[in-house]
Amino acid sequence: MKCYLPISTSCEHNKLPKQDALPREFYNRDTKTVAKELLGKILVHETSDGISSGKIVETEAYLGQIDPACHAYAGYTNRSALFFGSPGIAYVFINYGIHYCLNAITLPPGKAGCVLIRAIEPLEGINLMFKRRKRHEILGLTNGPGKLTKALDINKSCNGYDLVSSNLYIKDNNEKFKILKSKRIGITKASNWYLRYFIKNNNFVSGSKSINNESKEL
DNA sequence: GGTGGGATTAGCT
DNA sequence: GCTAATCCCACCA
Repeated sequence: MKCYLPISTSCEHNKLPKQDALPREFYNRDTKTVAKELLGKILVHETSDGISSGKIVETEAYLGQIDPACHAYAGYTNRSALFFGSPGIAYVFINYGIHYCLNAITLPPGKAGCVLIRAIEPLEGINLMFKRRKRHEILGLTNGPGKLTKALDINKSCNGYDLVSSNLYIKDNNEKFKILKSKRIGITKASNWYLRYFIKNNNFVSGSKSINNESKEL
């Protein structure tokens, strides 16, 4: 199997698949499809402190080289290298110097795309999350990209992790719900594209005050 | 080799 | 509603 990843993370994806983790084929599809289908799935991080997890309730699609807001827009750079590697890899970047954002790489090697996980609903390890976030209210604990990474202890060292075979993974969860879409949040480029997806009437979606007004049914 | 700014958040007023 | 916190990349010289 050809290895498309940088040396530091190379062949991470050749490990045995994690039990319950969504298969690599799940991510090897159109970015918008993956963004929609990640809703309702369970994001899990197993650390030495214990397991913490949550249901994904909000995502955004970033469409690679055709998307001015995507970090791979300019093509292949050190930063964007992961985008051009295997699907199912975690892309973690630091934002505003303070917050980490977690993305899942989509599309086959050579094609760039990713899905930003913007919010989860806490499930397992809630006390761990309280400790990491230094907060003790479940509402507001994980309803934003920087909040959920802190709650699950996802940081720069997780960049390049394989969501199929590492301790950071996403598993299936059969559940029915309605999906809404809206413009993406907080970006200045291509800000009017409807690439944000979230579960209707879920309390753990971010920015629920003003943004849901502009949302549309799928 | 320097620098402008960003896929955010919490804690103010 | 406003703003500070604070890192690292991409871009320009």
